[in-house]
Order: sequence, then structure tokens, then C-alpha cells
Amino acid sequence: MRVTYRGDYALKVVLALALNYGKDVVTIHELAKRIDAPIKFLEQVLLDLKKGGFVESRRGKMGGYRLARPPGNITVGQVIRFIDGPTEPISCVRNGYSSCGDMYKCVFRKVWQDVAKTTSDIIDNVTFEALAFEADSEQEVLVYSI
Amino acid sequence: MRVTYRGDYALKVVLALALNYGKDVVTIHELAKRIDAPIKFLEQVLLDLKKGGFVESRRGKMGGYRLARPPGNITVGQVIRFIDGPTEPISCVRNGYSSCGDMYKCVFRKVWQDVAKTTSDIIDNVTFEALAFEADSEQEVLVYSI
DNA sequence: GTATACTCTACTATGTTAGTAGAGATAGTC
DNA sequence: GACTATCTCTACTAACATAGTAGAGTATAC
Ligand code: FES
Ligand code: FES
Repeated sequence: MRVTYRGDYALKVVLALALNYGKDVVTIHELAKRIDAPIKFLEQVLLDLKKGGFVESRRGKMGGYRLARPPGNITVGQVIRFIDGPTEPISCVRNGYSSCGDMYKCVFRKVWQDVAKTTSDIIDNVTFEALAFEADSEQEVLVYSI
Repeated sequence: MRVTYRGDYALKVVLALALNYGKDVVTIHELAKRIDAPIKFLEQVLLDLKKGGFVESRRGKMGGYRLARPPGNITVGQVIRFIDGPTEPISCVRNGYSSCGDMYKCVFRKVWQDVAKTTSDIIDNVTFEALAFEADSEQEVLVYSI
């Protein structure tokens, strides 16, 4: 698996919206500032996230974005797969058995499948609810430690 | 982690040489045929593997390649990291803490570190001795099942 | 000395990544 | 109803990575 800047920004912007869940919408401008991303680049990412059903938007003045679903219902795996594509480390494991040939059993296949599985076990079990909670407590720790 | 064709060919050619360990050298021509790789591309990969201390070569007539170390002493992780580079999923986890900023603790860092760790746990514990054994028994199963 | 096989450097075509640019549509506010 | 803030959509580009190809050069067995 390789996380691109698109994927990185997507995860961060979803987290930013998760931290604002239940409150008002947030503008791209504000989001770009919070996660330190180029605004025009983030636009595209948000548009994709909207098509993926992760966020919804309101146009015009007082417009902005918010999560389309509760943060506990969105995982890192869902977002990163939607934005960056499959997470399997090699194409033949991604696309079924085509390139390996189903007759000759490649001994590396099991290795890549194992990597894919342990990776999925992690990213599919981290919700944005958990991440938001974590980010919040960090904030508190910082506040109390001043 | 993403395995490229270079990496894939590298692993396969090392396995081919592991299956021939202790015997005579094998020519690029023969190796390219066995693993089904473009011969001129495989040349470069083998040259890299030589620089990495994985294989050694003899030039001229009767020349060819063989493993430089016992197969039990070479892991998938060693080869793939040398050929394809670091296996961490995101640059800031690859290159220490530079891009994350050490003050603000990004909540995704732990996720990527976990992915990197479980991946390493797999690829660093698969030796080419084990793979060669596996490939050999498969061969036998095929023979007996005819 | 010649055939065979490894060595080394350079070049290329294609795709991916990380943006930038700008015109268009929509919704509040005066 | 104009104005302005905001999202929407398409197109373009520069830089880099990937997967090769090409060809001249060097060593070694016979
Ligand atoms: S050829 Fe598909 S995993 Fe090896
Ligand atoms: S910024 Fe480095 S892991 Fe998030």
C-alpha cells in the first residue's frame, strides 16, 4: 500500500469534519487552513469524497462541507481505498489470479496476501470516531500541560 | 508498500537461484526464460542484486549467476527493500518525523506505523530457503498427482 | 582469436502524482 | 435584482517513476 498526498489530505479532511460532526458546515477555505493543504487541490479531493458518499455540501453563501455519515461509520480503509485505490502490494493479488496464472502457483502469492490481510485488519478497524476521540484527548493533554 | 515489476522479477530470480543453490551458475538467458522476464530488463535487476551482495557472477563462456549467500540467509524483505525501496506506506513515516512536525502529533501516524510493522513482520521472516522448500514440494505434489 | 556471456550507460514511451487555472452554478444578503 | 461568497467542473501542466530497449564494452573458456 502506498498513501499519496490525495489520500493523506482526504483522511485529514474527513477527520477535520469528524471533529465538527453535528455542528455547522465548514468551508474549503477553513478546511485547507486547518489541514494545511492547497485549496484548489483539496477542492478536487472533497468533490471525490462527495461522490463517494463520505461528505455532503451546501453551496452559496454560508455554504461548506460536513460529514454525510456518523464518524463511527467511516473507516480509514474505506476512505483510502476510495481515494488511492486498492491497498494490495502487487497487481496480481489485486486483480484476482490473472497475471499469476492459475496453473503455476507462485510461492510469493501467500506473502502478498498475508501483507494485504494484516493491512486490511488495521485500516478497516480504525473509525473516525476513534480518531476524533484521540485527537480531542491530545488537545486536552496539551491544554492541561501548559 | 508497493511491489514493482523490478521487485517482482528480483524476488523470482533470487528464488530461481535459490532452487539451484550449491549447483552450477545459471545464465541470464536461462533465468529470463524460467521467470518469464525481458532479458535486458533482468540484466539490470541482476546487476543491482550483485551490487546488493545477493548474487555473484562469472563472466565469459560458461559464465552465469549464483547466490552469493545461503538461501536461509536471504529474506523477501531484504530483497524487496533493496530493489523497490522502503516499504512504509507514507513518506512521513518513512523519513522519520520531518513532514509530520514533531509538535503536532498526527493521529494517523500510529496507523501507518502499525501497517509498516505488521508488513515487516511478514516479509522479514520469509527466507528463500523456506520459499525454495515450498516451491520444491509443490513440484512434487504436481508430479505425484499426475 | 573467437564465441559466449556478463557489464555499463544512455535513451524512450507511458503513466502517475501533485498540483494550477479558470469559467460556471447556487444561495444568501442588501 | 445585483452582489458576493461558496461550491462545481473540466482542462492543463511540470516533474517524477516505471518498464522497458539499445548498443557498445569487457572478461573468459576453448
Ligand atoms: S505472480 Fe502473482 S503473486 Fe507471484
Ligand atoms: S503527517 Fe505524518 S503520519 Fe500524519
